[in-house]
Amino acid sequence: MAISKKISKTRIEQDDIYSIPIDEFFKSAFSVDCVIFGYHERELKVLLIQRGTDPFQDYWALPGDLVYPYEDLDDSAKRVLNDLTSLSDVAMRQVHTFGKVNRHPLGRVITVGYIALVELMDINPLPSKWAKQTKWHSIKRMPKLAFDHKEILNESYRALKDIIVAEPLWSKVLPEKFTLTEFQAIFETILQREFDKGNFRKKINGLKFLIRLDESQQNVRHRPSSLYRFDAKLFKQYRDKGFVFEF
Amino acid sequence: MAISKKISKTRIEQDDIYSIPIDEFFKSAFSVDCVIFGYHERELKVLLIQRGTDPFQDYWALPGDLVYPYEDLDDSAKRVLNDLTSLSDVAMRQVHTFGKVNRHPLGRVITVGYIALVELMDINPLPSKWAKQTKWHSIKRMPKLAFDHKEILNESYRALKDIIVAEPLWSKVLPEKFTLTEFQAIFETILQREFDKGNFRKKINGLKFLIRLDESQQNVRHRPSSLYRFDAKLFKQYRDKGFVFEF
DNA sequence: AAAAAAATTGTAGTTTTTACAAAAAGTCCC
DNA sequence: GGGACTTTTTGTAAAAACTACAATTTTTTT
Repeated sequence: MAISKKISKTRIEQDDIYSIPIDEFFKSAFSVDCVIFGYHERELKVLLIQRGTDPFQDYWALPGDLVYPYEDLDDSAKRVLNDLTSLSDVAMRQVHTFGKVNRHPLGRVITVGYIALVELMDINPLPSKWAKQTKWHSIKRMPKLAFDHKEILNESYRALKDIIVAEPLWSKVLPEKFTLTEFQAIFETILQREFDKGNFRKKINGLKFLIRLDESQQNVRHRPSSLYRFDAKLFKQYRDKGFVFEF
Repeated sequence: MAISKKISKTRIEQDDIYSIPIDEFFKSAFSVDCVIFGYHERELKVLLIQRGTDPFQDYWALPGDLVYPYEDLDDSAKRVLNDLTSLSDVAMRQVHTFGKVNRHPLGRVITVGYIALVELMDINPLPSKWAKQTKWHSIKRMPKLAFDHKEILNESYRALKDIIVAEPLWSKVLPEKFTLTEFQAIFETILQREFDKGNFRKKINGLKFLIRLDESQQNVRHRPSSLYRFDAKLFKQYRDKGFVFEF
């Protein structure tokens, strides 16, 4: 389905908006695209699917699809992700909308990008609907992607770096009980910079929502680390007071 | 034009996406809504129009309209703003997309919000196309707005506070040559908090892209202030090095 | 010439950041 | 059982940044 030829530029440039029947506007679609960042042991990956349908059949792509007419945007992101990868319970947030005219070969489609961060090993994506395969691709070497997904990915990664600190996205990546070294590694991997151990730890000590437990690591060939847990309620209290956690 | 009844929930919940003809998806529209913040002498306002067309005829609303099928999203924001308020050369940036199912009475329309910050006195909005009036409304007491524009406005103001510091939006509000007191007032107004004069000034002195000129204020009934100018190139250099300016 | 207003500079105390060093607590291996 | 080893954890001293004021300067107004 190509963009209706009835709407010619010339006609619109006559500067008479009322000459365009309203129906002509209701010939577009929108989609959502999900950028699921997967973290595991100092590696950051992105979940891609291999498309089993046109356009861009067989290309690697972000899990994304058209939004149903009766569907809220945020709900749609969840549904689409589930349709294509069988994943549920992944908290995503909207980051940016991409609206170049020719970004979709079938017609006018703008797409809304959503991101999430998860622990790779916690979830088990399975291709479904028209997804042939799902695969975690390292953020460093990406295959050629369908549509403008490369641009969406780049923008999303930039957004992830901004958001990771203020929003507890990292809480999805950590196990129930974690060490500060693990915690630090997440930031180092995503922000692509290193922190001094001692100083990082001092900063953490000021954050009351990271609670030190009376337990320590087992089965390590070195001094075991204390375990910590994240208290979401306390974090929320902090945030409601206008507090913003940052590096 | 209501949402096509042919697409029933039941049908989709049969879980067979292929049973929905693709044409059914291409019955939506999208719009842009512009949140133009106007600053002048410690007052922050928002540019509203009075709608001269249905739906929401005569309501106050953000300048916004449907995007043409051949039109880039970012271009559309500019065009729509110009159509309704005669303004051009207003640099806007996208902030969020609103996609509740029933947010528009004529059908499925999602809208992309754009914001800008300008000096009130620098521009002269004039109602055109279907805009009956344009008016600057104080951010503090807003009239009832059309659609979900109240929500869009709230989200946009939150975004403005975040962005004002990192992006030189404020450069649009300042005259060519300005005093540090004027500069400080912008932040105090938008962020709704006050800063110590001396300390604010010290912070500024560290910013090489704010250049002190060999001129001072004229015609003031007190000690005249030195004038400064903003150097966009230097600012860009700063930013490219990863520097982020914040309070 | 003094008063008023606001700009500008200074300063001392506090807190935060930074870079680095030292100590501690386990395992491993002989 | 005692170093060697690894990583955690604590400490520390210097530098930088922040904070709350106070004092000084420069101009106009009375």
